[in-house]
Amino acid sequence: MDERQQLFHLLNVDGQQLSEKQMNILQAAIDMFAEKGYAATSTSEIAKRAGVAEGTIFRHYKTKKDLLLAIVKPTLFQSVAPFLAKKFVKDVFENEYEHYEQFVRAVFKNRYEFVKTYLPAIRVLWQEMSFHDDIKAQFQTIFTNHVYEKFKQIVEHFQQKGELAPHPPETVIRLTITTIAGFLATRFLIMPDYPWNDEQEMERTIQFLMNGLKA
Amino acid sequence: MDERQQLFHLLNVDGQQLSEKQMNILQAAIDMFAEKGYAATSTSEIAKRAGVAEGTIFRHYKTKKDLLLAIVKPTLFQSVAPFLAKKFVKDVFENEYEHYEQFVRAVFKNRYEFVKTYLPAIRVLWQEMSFHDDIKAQFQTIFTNHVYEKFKQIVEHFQQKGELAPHPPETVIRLTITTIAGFLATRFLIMPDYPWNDEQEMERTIQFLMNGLKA
DNA sequence: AATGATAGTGAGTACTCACTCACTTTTATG
DNA sequence: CATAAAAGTGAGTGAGTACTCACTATCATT
Repeated sequence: MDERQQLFHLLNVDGQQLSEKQMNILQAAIDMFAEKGYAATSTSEIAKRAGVAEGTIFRHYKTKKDLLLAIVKPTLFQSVAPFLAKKFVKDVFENEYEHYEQFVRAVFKNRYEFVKTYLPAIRVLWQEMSFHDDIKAQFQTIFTNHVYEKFKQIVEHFQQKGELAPHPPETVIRLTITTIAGFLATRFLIMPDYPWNDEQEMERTIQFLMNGLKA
Repeated sequence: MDERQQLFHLLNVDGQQLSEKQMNILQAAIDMFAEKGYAATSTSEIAKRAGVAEGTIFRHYKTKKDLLLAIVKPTLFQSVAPFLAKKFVKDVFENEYEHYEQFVRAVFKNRYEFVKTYLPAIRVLWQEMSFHDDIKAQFQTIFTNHVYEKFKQIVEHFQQKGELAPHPPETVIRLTITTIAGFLATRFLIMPDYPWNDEQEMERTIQFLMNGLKA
């Protein structure tokens, strides 16, 4: 699966085929939104970079905002994808992961690959979320209804097994997420040019997290 | 010191007096940049909100970007202010802080108050840093020359005392900063409406951090 | 009261913006 | 091959955009 197909895979949630030019538009829009921001990028620039006429953009997307949402919505869902799987909690309870550490390792590795693969689209999502209340609201909904609910069950499960400190689950969740997200943000957004040894640094991060959370 | 005076204090690094209208302009610009972003905010809107003519803005700031920098630059310096103080490291070495935990507590509390007080300006700094390479470069310079250098000495000091795990100092620094920043970002940017018990949550965060980092 | 400097004004300017529409080209289907 | 639907085009449009400039108001100093 080449890069183009991956992009296709990320954005094409409802299964429709995208034409070559449509993919050019999306690719150009993602790259330019990520670089300069949505508001500072004009539709004429996107058209030029994509090698299409400006009108072609508006044939597929009613407004510029529509184009943004076509990028941001699928990325939003994919960014919490593991937690959207039906059998996700069940896997944990049925000893797919015997310890919280194994669970964290699986999530960490999985999200590392995701960020690495789709960085520009994730940049756009993250940056524009602050400015668009509708996107922010959708994120909040998905998080509380899917991620938080399932994460809480998992944390309580391992707390009952005596693996985790008796903090409120939301605190354990917050510390887990910010530790992982903190690494990914530093690694890919803040200091992408630093000579990282990813495996080593992720290992240290997990040790830190497990030490910090243990009962 | 009322809110207006604090703003003045934050922005007016070089000691010049600002007129009433100048402060209105800065206040309006900070609020609107924080809400809608720099690129999506027009100078005419800022003028309207500040209650001045549009020309007045350009009397004081040559360009719109100049206005942004007048907000962002002082905020950037203030955001790492503790590390800019000359005697900062000396204080640590002369047992002002006997343990790393005391040092972390002091920084944490200090930066918590800073973020709480100047949240809108910090939003602007954080959001626009991604889009403006000059701002990003200035941040990198300050960080590597001042924050990182001093932080490293402090970490090595406490590692020699056997308080901290023998990770590379940059790893300890990263984990410390992302843990603190992770709390502040969650508290003030991502979930500002959640019913936080700040003292308790900061206490848990520090316990987590110290547990995670101890030798 | 007179002077010069600084602060403030708002209509005007050249230009860019998102978006439209009448038209042409490509593609799918019998 | 014929036909219609879908995709693609690019000049055109009106509503802004950042910024200018000739002018007025305010203020400190003599």
